[in-house]
Amino acid sequence: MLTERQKRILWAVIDDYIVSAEPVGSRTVSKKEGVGFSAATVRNEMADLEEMGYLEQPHTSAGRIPSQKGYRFYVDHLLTPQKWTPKDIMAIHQMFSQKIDHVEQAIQHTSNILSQLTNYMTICLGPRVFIDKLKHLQVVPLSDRSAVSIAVTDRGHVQQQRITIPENVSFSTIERLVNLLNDRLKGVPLSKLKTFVARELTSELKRHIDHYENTLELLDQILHIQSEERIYTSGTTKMLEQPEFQDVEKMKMLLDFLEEDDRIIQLLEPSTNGIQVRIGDEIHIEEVNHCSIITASYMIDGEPVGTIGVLGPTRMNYRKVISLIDILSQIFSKQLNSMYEGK
Amino acid sequence: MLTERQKRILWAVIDDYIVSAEPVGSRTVSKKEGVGFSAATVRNEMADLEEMGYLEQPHTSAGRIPSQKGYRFYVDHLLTPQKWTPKDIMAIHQMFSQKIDHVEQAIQHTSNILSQLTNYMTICLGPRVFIDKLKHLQVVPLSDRSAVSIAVTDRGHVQQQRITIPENVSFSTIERLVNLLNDRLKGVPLSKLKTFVARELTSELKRHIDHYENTLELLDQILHIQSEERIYTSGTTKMLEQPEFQDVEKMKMLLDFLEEDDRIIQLLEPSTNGIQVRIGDEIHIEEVNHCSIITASYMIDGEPVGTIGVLGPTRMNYRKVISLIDILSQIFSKQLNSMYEGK
DNA sequence: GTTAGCACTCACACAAAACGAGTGCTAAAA
DNA sequence: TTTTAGCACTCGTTTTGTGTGAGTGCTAAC
Repeated sequence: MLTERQKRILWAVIDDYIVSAEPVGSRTVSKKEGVGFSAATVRNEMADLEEMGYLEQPHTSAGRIPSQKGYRFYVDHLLTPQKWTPKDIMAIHQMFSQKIDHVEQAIQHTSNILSQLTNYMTICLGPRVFIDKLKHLQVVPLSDRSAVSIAVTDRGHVQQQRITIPENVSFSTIERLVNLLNDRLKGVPLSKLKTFVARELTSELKRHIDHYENTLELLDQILHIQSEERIYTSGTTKMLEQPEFQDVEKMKMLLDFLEEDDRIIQLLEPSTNGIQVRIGDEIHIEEVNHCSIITASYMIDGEPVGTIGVLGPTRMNYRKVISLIDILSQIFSKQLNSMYEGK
Repeated sequence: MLTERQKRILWAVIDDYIVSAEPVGSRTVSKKEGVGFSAATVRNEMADLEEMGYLEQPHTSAGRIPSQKGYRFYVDHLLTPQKWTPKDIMAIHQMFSQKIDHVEQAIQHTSNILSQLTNYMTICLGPRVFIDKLKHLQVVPLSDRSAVSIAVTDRGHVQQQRITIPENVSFSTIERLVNLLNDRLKGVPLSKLKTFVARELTSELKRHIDHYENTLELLDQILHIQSEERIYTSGTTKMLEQPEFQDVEKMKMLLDFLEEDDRIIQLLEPSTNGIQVRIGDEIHIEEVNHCSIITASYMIDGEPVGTIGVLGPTRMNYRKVISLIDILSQIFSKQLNSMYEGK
């Protein structure tokens, strides 16, 4: 366990390193507010902290920088929540006052604000449509053989796909099929449509639809709804302002990673309820080894449906980002709920 | 006018600089295939070419690099079209064989292929939905006061927006309104919906809809369809591989620019029919002053509806890119048309 | 236990020197 | 008259050497 003095010194090192990005020496620490010991004492303690793995030394004659373990301890035990004045809160709310009539717009806008306020890059995940429930199904024919199938959910999301009509299926059959589906599938979550039909509706469909076997392929197409979670990013270039990304190689790695949508989803998905802080290795993705990511879920009807996250160097301003992401995710949730107003 | 020898030397300089990115000296040129003159002769000619503005010299004791004027002359007069073997063509077609059932997917896929083959960044503009004609209109109520309005076009694009229902408008009125609109607006281009209604339908609507004035706001919302041209990019990191973007400042500028969607649209929009090559300043956008962009339109029913483009340093391989973008835009157009098969 | 003092380490900044690719000019060769 | 070989010169780049200073660990005194 760390002594009170060690904690204070660790705190001082991190607090300084976060803004300077330079190894912190004993003299600097000793002069810091809240540290009343001489440089020599600090040196001794820092040597101990290094031995315990909380600090690192780039080379013998340099100051110390926090290790990943150091950051973790800092976040878990040394962080005091950021205090906001009512004026700050007002200012933030002000930024959300813009009129918005698209959910997509709202997410992008929130992402922009977050990136602007933190000066780090933000990545957001659009709402999971798959847990929404079916409200309305429609097939619009375009030609003899092609049509568009549209599914509207209870939260107003619209999922569409282009389908081809099997040769021996008539328009009237399609209409009857869609009507039946609309009647029976209302309220079923998109994710369960297929299994629901297979389990509960097969016999009924067989009874009501002529040549049921011919429509099977069509049915499959109609119910084949992709999840398609959209990714929203902001402030990619903020990364380039960080000294740790002056190296072109590192930046390339990061950008390459950011082009792979599925891996970004993987990065943001695991976010449980509340705010999550993952530091360096803890992210388990090599490309962002030297980054930290702070994520929060946003809610609709009290249910987490999407994620907003801030990506920055491990040397990021945890205090500021954590409190900002907390406030913003709440404001955004409220905004969303008012858009969905009682379904 | 340039002599034959000068042309050959200019060609040699550019041809070399395109791969080396280093100033080209007289000795290098003289040893090049197709150039039979001594280094001294080449030196004299290069001095002339510089005076005429086709070449530049970074500093006295360095070789020459092409100027923008030089590139322009190269593209306009010295470029021989790339010859593809049937095998190459086959290989390219092979890349398109993947099954695709979303237009968006198809564009992204084409963009990826283009970026992969050229090793430059690609930017594509999704199809302009605004010229599509209305096929079907639908309003799905979500709650007492909110609904989703959906417009399906003849090419199968689905545009949606969330709308709020004015207090004194009933569901049945909405239904009647939508039915009427569906009946009268079929075949009208999205871009002209509003003016068409204002001009041709006002009196009829007044006649058929009770409390017509109350529905005005609703009508406006239903017909308020955003154009929303989507942008697809690939291989942003290919830029980082170019020596001219090793400078972090330059890369930051470019990335900042790429986050501004409207400016990208402006960058790609003007593409007239056929292939367009814009070099450096000719783009008229400061952030891409040191880049060239090659664009082509893709077609649906013989009508240009979107753009695919390659962005690279001015020192890009024009020959390769021009011919690739030519082939790919054609293949992609065909693929799209088969997806839209006869509407 | 804490602190002042001191010798030692090592990255970094800077200047001087060596290098070399490429030029322009001149004079000889074709 | 045109082309080419030769040569002195230029100037950015690389290499080498040296000084500087921030920071350390250790020791001895407080």
